[in-house]
Amino acid sequence: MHKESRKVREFRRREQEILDTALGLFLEQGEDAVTVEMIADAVGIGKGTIYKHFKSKAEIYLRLMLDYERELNELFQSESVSSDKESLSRAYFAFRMRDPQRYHLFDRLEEKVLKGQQVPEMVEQLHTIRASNFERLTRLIEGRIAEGKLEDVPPYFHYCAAWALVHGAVALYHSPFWSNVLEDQDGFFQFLMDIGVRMGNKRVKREDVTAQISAETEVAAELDTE
Amino acid sequence: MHKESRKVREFRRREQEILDTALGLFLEQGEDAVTVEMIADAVGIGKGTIYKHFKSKAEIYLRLMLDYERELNELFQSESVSSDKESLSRAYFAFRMRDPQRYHLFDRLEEKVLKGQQVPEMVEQLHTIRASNFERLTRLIEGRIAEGKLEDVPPYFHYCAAWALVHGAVALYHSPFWSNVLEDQDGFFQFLMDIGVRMGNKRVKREDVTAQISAETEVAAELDTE
Amino acid sequence: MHKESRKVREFRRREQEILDTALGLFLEQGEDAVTVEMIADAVGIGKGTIYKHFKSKAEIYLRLMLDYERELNELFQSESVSSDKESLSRAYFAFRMRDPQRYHLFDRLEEKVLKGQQVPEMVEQLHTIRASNFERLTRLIEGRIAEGKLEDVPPYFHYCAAWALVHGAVALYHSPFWSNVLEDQDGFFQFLMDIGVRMGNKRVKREDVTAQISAETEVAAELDTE
Amino acid sequence: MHKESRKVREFRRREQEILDTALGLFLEQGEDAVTVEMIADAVGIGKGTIYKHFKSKAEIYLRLMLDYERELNELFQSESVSSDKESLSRAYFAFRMRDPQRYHLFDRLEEKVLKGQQVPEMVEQLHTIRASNFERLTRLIEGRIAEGKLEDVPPYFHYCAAWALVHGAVALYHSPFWSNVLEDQDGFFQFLMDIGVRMGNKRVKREDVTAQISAETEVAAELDTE
DNA sequence: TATGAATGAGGCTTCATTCAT
DNA sequence: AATGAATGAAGCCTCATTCAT
Repeated sequence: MHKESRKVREFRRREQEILDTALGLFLEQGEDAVTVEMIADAVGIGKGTIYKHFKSKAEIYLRLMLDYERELNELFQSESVSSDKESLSRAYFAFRMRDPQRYHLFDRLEEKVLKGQQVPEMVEQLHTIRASNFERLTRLIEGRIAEGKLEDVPPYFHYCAAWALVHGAVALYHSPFWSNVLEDQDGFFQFLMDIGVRMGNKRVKREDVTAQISAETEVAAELDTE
Repeated sequence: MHKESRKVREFRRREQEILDTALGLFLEQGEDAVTVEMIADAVGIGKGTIYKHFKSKAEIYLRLMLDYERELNELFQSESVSSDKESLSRAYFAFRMRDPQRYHLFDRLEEKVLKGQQVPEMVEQLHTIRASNFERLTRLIEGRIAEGKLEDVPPYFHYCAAWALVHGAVALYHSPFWSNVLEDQDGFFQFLMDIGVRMGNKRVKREDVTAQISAETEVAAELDTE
Repeated sequence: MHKESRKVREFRRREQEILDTALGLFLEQGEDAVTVEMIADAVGIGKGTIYKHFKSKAEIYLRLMLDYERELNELFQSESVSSDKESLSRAYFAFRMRDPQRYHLFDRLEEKVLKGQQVPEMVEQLHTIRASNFERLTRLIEGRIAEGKLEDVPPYFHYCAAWALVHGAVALYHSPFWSNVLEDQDGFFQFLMDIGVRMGNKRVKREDVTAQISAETEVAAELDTE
Repeated sequence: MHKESRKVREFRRREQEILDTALGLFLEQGEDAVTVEMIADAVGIGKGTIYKHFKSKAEIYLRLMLDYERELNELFQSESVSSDKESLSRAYFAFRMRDPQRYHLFDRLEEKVLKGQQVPEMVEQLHTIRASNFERLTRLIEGRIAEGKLEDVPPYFHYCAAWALVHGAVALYHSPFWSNVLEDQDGFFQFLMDIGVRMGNKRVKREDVTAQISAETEVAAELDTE
C-alpha cells in the first residue's frame, strides 16, 4: 500500500514537474518554439514519458490553463473577497497582473486550442469553471445594482468591462513596444486599476450631489437637534 | 517609357492583390494555417512570384501591419478629430473596433514577428510610426491637463489606458467564450466606449462639486443682478 | 507441493486468458491496432506480466497459430473422417469456414512472422505440424488414386487445390467488397464446397461413360443370368 | 507551349518512377517495411517531392491498385477474350497469376486501406471499376446459363468461385510453406486452372449422358437413312 | 512474481524557401 | 519576370520492450 502510494506520488510529482517545466519554456520561448522533446530534455526524461502523462501537446496546454482557471476560481470563492465588489475588482486585477506573461500565454493558447478544436472535453471543462465564476459575480453585481451603487446595465457588462481592461493591461505590459513606453509602470497600473475599480459605478450627476448634500445637511441638522 | 511605367503599375497592383488576398486568408483561417502556396493559388499566380515581391512570409505580415498603422496615423492627422480629446477617443475606439479581427490579427503578428526577430528594419519602421502618433497625442493631452480637464498624470497614462481598454474590447469581441456571454454586444461596446471616453477625466471630488456649485451660484447671482 | 501446483495451474489459466483476449482483440481490431498494453488492460494485468508469459508479441501470434493448427490436426486424426476423402474434404472446408476471420488472421500473421523472421523455432514447429497433416492426407489420396477415383496427379495437387479454394473462400467471405456482392452467402458457399468436394475427381469422359455403362450392362446381364 | 508540356511530361514521368519504385520496394520488403524516405532515396529525390505527387502513403497504395484494376479492366474489354467464357476464365487466371506477388500485395493493401478508412474516394473508384468489370461478366455468364452450358445459379456464383480459386492459388504461390510443398509448380497451376475453367459447368449426369447418346444415336440413324 | 513507468528509435507529414527553366 | 518542382529540416506521436521496485 505504502509502496503503491509512493509510486503514485512519484508519478504525480513528475507530472507536475513536466507542467512546471513546460510552462517555463512556453513563457520563455513561446509555445511554438518549444518542442515536446525540449520539454522532455529539460525535465531530464524521455520523450515518450511525456506521452504517458498527456495525450498530446495540446493536453499540456489545457492542463496549465485549467490550473490557472482553478486558481482564479479559488480567489472568487474566498469569503474575504467575494462579498465586496471593490475588493473583488482589486483582487481580480491583482491576480491577473501578478503574472501577466502567464495570463497572456494562456490567452493565446486558448485561441489556438479553440481554432484547432483540440481536446474539446477539456476546453469545455475550462469554460464551465469560468462560467461558474461569473455566475457568482453576476449575483454580486446584481446586489450592487439594487443598492444603486452600480449602473443598471446587464451585470455581465460590468465584469466584461473589467475583463477587457485587465486583458488590455496585460497586453500592454508584455508588449515590447508598450512596455517601453511605460516608464512608470507601477504608477500606470495603479492608475489603471483605479479606473477599473471605479468604472461602471453609478455616475453621480450634478443634481444628485446637490440633492444628497442637502439631504445630508438635513440629517445633520436633525442630529444636531438631538 | 510608357510601357515601363505600365509594367511598374501592373507590378504594384499585383503586390496589392497579394496583400489583400493574404489578409483575407489570414483573417479567415489564421496565419499559421495559411501557406504561401495558398496565397499564390488564391491570387492566381505562382509561388515564386510572391517571393519576387516579398522576401519572406514575415515581410507580408509587416507590410500589412504597416498599412494598418498608417491608416491609424491618418486618423490622428486629420484636423477634424485631432484637436478634441473626446472625439479623438471616440474615433480611436471606432477605428480599432471597426474590424476587430484585423486588429487582433496584427497584434498577434507583431508578437510573432518580435519573438522571431524577423525583418527588424520593418519592425522599427512600424514602431516609429506608432511613436509619432503618440507624440502628437501626448501634446494634445498635455493641453487638456493644463486646462484641468484630465488627471495630472504622465500623458501616456491616458493613451495607454485607452489602448488597453480597446485592446481588451477587441479580445472580448472575438473570443468564442466571451462573445457568447455578450448577448447585447452593441449595447456593451457602447457602454465600454463611454467608459473609455470618460476615464482619466479629472475626478470631481465632493468638496469640489460643492465648491463649484457655490462658485457657480455666485456667478449666477452676479449674473442675476445684471 | 499442492500450493506449487496450484500456482502453476493459475499461471496456465492466466496464459490462456491472455491468448483468448489477444485473439479477440486481434479479430476485432486487427493485430496492428492492438498494442500489448491493450491486451494487458483487457485481461486486467500489467503489461510486464505478459512478458513473463511470452517473450514478444510475435510469440503470442505464434501460440495462437499453433493452437489453431493443432485443432486442425485433431480433425485429421479423427477416424470418423480421415478414411474418406469426400467427408474429409467437407470437414476441412467446414473447419476453415467455421471462423473465417480467425483463419484469415492467422494467414496474415504467418506472412508477417515469416517476413520478419521472428521466433523461427515456433514457425518451424508450425510447419512441422502442418506437414504431418498433409503426409497423412497424401497417403489417403494415394489410395483414392489407386482406386481410380481421383485424377492421377501428385497427391499434393489435390490438397493444395483444396487449400487454395478454401483460402479464396475465406478471403471472399471477409472482404468488404465481395461480401457485398454475395447476396446469398450460404448458397454460394454450398456451391463452392460442392466444387471443392468434386474437384480433382477423375473425369468421366464420354467414352468412359459409354464403356462403363456397357460394362455395367454386361455385369447386369451376367447377374441376371445367375 | 512546348516547354510547358515538356515540364508536364517530366512530372508525369517522375510520378510513374515513384510508383514503379514504390511497387518494387513494396514487393521486395513489404509495404510496412518501406518508408516514404526509402522510396524517395531509391528514386533519388527528396522526401518532400513525393508529397507533391501523392497526398499520403496510402494514396500511393491506391494509385498502384487502381492501375492494376484498370489493366484487368482492359483485359475484360478486349474483344478477343470477352465473348467466350472459357478463354476469359483462362485469361483471368493468367492475368492474376502472371505476377502473384503483385496481386497479393494489392489484396493486402486493400484490406489495410479499408480498415484505416483512408482515401475513401479512391477506394470507391476502385470498387466502381471492379463492379463494372463484373457487370460485364454477369451478362456473359447469363448467356451461358441460358445455353445450358453453366449451372443455373446466380451469375456471381460463377465469377466469385473463380475469384476465390485464383485468390487461393496466388496465396499458395507466394506462401513460403506451400511453395515449398509444390514441387511441380507449373503442373499444379495448370491443374488448378483446368479446375477453374471447368468448375460451374453444367454437370452431365449419368442418365443425361445415356439419354444424349441415345438421342445422338437416333439422329445418327436418321442421318444414316438419308 | 507482478508491475507499469520509462524509453527512444523511427514513422509520416508539412511548408518556407530556392532555383533552373 | 514568372513559375512551380524540389528540397529537407523539423515536429508530433506510437509502441514494443526493459527493468527497478
